[in-house]
Amino acid sequence: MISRPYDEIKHLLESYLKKEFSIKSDLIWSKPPSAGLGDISFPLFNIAKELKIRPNELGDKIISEINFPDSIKEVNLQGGFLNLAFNKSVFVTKVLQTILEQTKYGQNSSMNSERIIVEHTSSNPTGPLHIGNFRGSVLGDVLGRLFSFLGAAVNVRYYVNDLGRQIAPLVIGYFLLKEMEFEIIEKGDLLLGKVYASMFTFLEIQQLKQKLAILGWKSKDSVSLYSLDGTDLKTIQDFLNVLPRENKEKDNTYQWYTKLARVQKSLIERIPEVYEKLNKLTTSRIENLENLTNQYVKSYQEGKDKLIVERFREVTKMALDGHVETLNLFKIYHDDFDWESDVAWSGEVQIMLDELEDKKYLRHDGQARLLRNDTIAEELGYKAKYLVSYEIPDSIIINSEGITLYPCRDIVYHLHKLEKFNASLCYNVIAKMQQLPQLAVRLALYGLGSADTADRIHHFDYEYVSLIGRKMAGREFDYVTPDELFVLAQEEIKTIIEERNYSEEEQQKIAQKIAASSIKYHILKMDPQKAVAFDIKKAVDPNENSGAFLQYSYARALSILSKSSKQDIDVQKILELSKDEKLILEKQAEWELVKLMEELPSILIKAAKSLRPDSVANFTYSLAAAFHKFYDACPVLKAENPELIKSRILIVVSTIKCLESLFEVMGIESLEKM
RNA sequence: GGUCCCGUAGCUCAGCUGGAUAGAGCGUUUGCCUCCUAAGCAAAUGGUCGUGCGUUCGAAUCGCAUCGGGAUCGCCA
Repeated sequence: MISRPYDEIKHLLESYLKKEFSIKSDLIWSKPPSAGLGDISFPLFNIAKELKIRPNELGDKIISEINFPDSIKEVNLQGGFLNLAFNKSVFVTKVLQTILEQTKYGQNSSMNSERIIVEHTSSNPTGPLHIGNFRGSVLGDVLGRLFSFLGAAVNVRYYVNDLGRQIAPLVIGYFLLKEMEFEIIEKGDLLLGKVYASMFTFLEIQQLKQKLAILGWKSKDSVSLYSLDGTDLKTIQDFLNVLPRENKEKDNTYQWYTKLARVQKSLIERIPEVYEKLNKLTTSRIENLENLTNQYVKSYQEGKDKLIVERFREVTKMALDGHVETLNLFKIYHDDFDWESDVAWSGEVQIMLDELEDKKYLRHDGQARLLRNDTIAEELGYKAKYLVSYEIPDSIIINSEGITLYPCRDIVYHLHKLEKFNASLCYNVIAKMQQLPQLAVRLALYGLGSADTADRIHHFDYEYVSLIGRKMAGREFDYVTPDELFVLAQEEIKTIIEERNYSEEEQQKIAQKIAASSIKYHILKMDPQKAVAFDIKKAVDPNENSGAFLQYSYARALSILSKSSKQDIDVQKILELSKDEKLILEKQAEWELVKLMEELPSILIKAAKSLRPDSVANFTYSLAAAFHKFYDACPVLKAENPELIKSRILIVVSTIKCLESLFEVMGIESLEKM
């Protein structure tokens, strides 16, 4: 439990009011709008109302009857607000001593009893991470770091989605290239992204052509099944144009066709080497990509064909390695990786389905099976517990061909997820899009008699990220990756460092650390609930972006200390004597900075409680800004007198400690100079 | 149509378990390096907090309605 000057004064007033009037209303405190009104303020309206007296009357009574401690310098009453001004010297001395005596300021044990799993990223292994899923990585990382800083045992997991249908064409395509000894000159996951976009397009073109054939379109034998060549484009267009208007298929098919034509064109332009090579290989070597895809999926789901298993694992591992490499650039780490295929091969999916079936929680539609979400929620008290008053739609979990869909594995996975870490809580950091499937998983657990487990699993959702003016599309190889942002940011930063006198090596190191923090901060600072239109230029611009601003405040603070010895100022000695020292303050900038530092522990606790990792970033910004103002307004080493030098040195050291704690929580690296 | 999320300055966003005069950055305009790193600081500019009604002594914050944007709603994940 942290005791704050604000709380102490509140307790004082509260106990007086309880003793004297036995009030029931809560005493609330707030900060006055301007510094002239004091530092802490108590609106007396609700209590005055309870006591049926005027607020100012109550205020007068409080002022005349309470003996305020020496931490309070001034008390006044204004328009129903009781305003108190702290004795700055007492306040500052206490705050700085608290900061200095702790190893890590703000660290505490408020979450000591929790064991928490944070699952994040869990991106499809069909290409590199893009800024959309990377947003989840950043949020998950900081959430985990925050819990951990507050004493929780944290376990960060990555769920590897290696079983989806979408992987099969990728595996097929990758091995076509591999057999041709295609030279890989880029990061593995990036190449896979290209292969995936290409193969998926081929597959879709094949499906489109089959659909058109059913409608009556006649293709030429000579052309590839997997591409739309000039003749195709013409005959398909003509064909669709003469289809009767009322034919409802026409619209959809036409849209599909134009989309594929556009995607094909764009891929030929942007990734010609991979696209054309694969097109040739696929055309010549694969008779029916769709059939082969289905075979691959089925075979891998069964897990018995050794060659297929090896191939899927190799490709998935390659993508995963790329993801890990990207995450490591930003100091984001996972403790464990859970493979969807392992869940599938455990045999538990069938057991789970049988149980749901027995309990009549599955709805049949042909071979397809749907989870009766609403029925479960109604019967097992979920709706009552979480105050759900609307009808929850059913979720399809087995398709009409009898193939189990991803939610099946997810249900089994979550059935045992907590056990993996003996966890008391689990946060799945997953895009908001998934909120229905995530709800379905929890409802399935209710249906399976594991309501207690379900109640401990939370969906930490975040909104998607788009690019300004367009959407990202993995299937079209159209996205922005953290990798490329990292490179762009480094370049921008280097143009600034070049003016300074650093070695090549130092420059590189500095640019990397700033690039990582800038991008991370840029993504972190935004409310997870807000959809983001990502602006590459802003994310990468060191002047616009504040990641550098934060690190700069730290570097400046450190620089003061490193210069102190030249002025015959012994920082170590000042620190040793700080316990008995009464500090003095002169400027508003000092006061604002110390007040912010005082808030740090409660900010962290609030951020964890309200699940707002972004608030840590925004608070750090305020603190850094306050330090920059202090830096400008208050010379430290050249302060007017030794007492002031001492006080300011302690402020600087305290700021450093604050920033170190905050950087640790955000996973941002500090720099001694920049 | 059902459900969820968002709407605050020209732009990007803080502030939301109700508190007094709504804050930053970018942009535009102007100052500050003989002084601890100018990736900084100071100042000016800029807002009927989408709209309406309600609750309240008090609403950007809570409730209802409404408009606008986005996501999602059985066979991809």
